[in-house]
Amino acid sequence: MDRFLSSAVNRIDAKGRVSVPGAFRALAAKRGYHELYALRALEEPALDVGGMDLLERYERQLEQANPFLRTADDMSAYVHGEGTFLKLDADGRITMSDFIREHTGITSEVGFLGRGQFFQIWEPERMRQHLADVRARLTTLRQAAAQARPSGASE
Amino acid sequence: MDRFLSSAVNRIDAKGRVSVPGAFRALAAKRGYHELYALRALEEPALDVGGMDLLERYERQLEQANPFLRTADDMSAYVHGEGTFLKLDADGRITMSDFIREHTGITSEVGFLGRGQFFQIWEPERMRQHLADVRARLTTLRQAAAQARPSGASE
DNA sequence: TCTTGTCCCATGCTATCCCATGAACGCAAT
DNA sequence: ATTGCGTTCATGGGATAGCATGGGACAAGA
Repeated sequence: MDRFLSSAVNRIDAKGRVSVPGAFRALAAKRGYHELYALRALEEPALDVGGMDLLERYERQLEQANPFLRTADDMSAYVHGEGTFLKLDADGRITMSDFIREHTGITSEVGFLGRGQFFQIWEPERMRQHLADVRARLTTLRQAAAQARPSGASE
Repeated sequence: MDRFLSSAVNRIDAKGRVSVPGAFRALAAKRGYHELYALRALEEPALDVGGMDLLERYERQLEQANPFLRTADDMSAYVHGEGTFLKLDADGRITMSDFIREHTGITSEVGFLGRGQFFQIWEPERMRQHLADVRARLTTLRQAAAQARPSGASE
C-alpha cells in the first residue's frame, strides 16, 4: 500500500482539529513526511497535501496555467503564498486554519480524497459533487469511445 | 483455473465481515495478490476488484493522458479517490466499509461475480437483476443474428 | 486577562487476530 | 452404492489493538 487511496469524511472538534485518516498518516510516515505541505489547488476549492515534492508538481501546473508567470521569482512568490504547513499533533490531527477554510469553504467536517501521490482536503459536500462530476465526464468519454468502436470490444 | 469464474453470495457477519469465495481467494493467491484493489465501477453499482496490476494499468493510462486537458485530473481523481484497498484477513474475509456500502447498496449479503481477469462485488438482488438483463440482451442479439442468417444454425 | 494552540489522557467504536463449529465435499476402503 | 474419515470452507465469537473524537491543563501571545 504505497498510494493515497479512497476517501473519508471526519468531523472537526470544538477546537478546530480533525484526524487525518489513519491510512494517510501511515503512508505519510512511511514516506518520511515529517511535515505536511498544503497548497491551494489551482482550479478547485481544495488543498493538495503531501511532502515537499508537491512543490515541483505545483510549479509544473503553474507553467501550464500561466506562461507569463515564468520567472523563478514569480513562481516562488506564488507557490509560497498559496502554501502552508500542516502540523500533525501527537494524535494525528491537524488544525483547520482560516487559510484553509477560506479556500475550501470547510466549516464542520473535512473530506479527505486520495490522489495517489498526494491527497486533497475538501468541504465534504463539494467533494461529493466533484466526484459525481468527474464520474459523469468519464462516462461520457467512455460512451463516445464506444461509439467510435461499435463492436463490444473491451481493449 | 486461471480466471475468476462463476458467482456466489455470502452473508456479512455481525462485525461486517464476508468470506471471499474460496475459488477467488485461491486464484488471488496464485497471482500473488497480497492486497486487493477495488474500484467503484463507473456505470454500475458494483466494485471491480483485482490486484495491484489493475491499479497500475489505470495509472499507465493516466500518464498518457494529455495533462493540458481535464481528463488526466479526472482520471486520477476517479482511480485514486474512488478506489480502495481490501485487506484479506487470515480467514480470507474482507470488511465491508461504508465506502463500499454507499456505492453498492450492500447491507447484509454480498454477491461475488467472476469477470475473468477480475471480479465484482454486488448487492445480491442487483447482481441477479444485472445478470438477467445481460442474458436478455444477449438473447435479443442472438435472435437478430438468426434473422439475418435464416438457416437454423446453432452452436 | 482572555484567547489560541499544544500536550496529554480518556472513551467508545471498529478492525483485526486467533480459535471454534458445523456443513459440504472428495476420496477410498468396505 | 454406502460408510467413514479428512479437508476445505463459510460463519461465529472472544480478546485486543488501532483509530476518531472529546476534554482538561498549561503555556505563549495579544
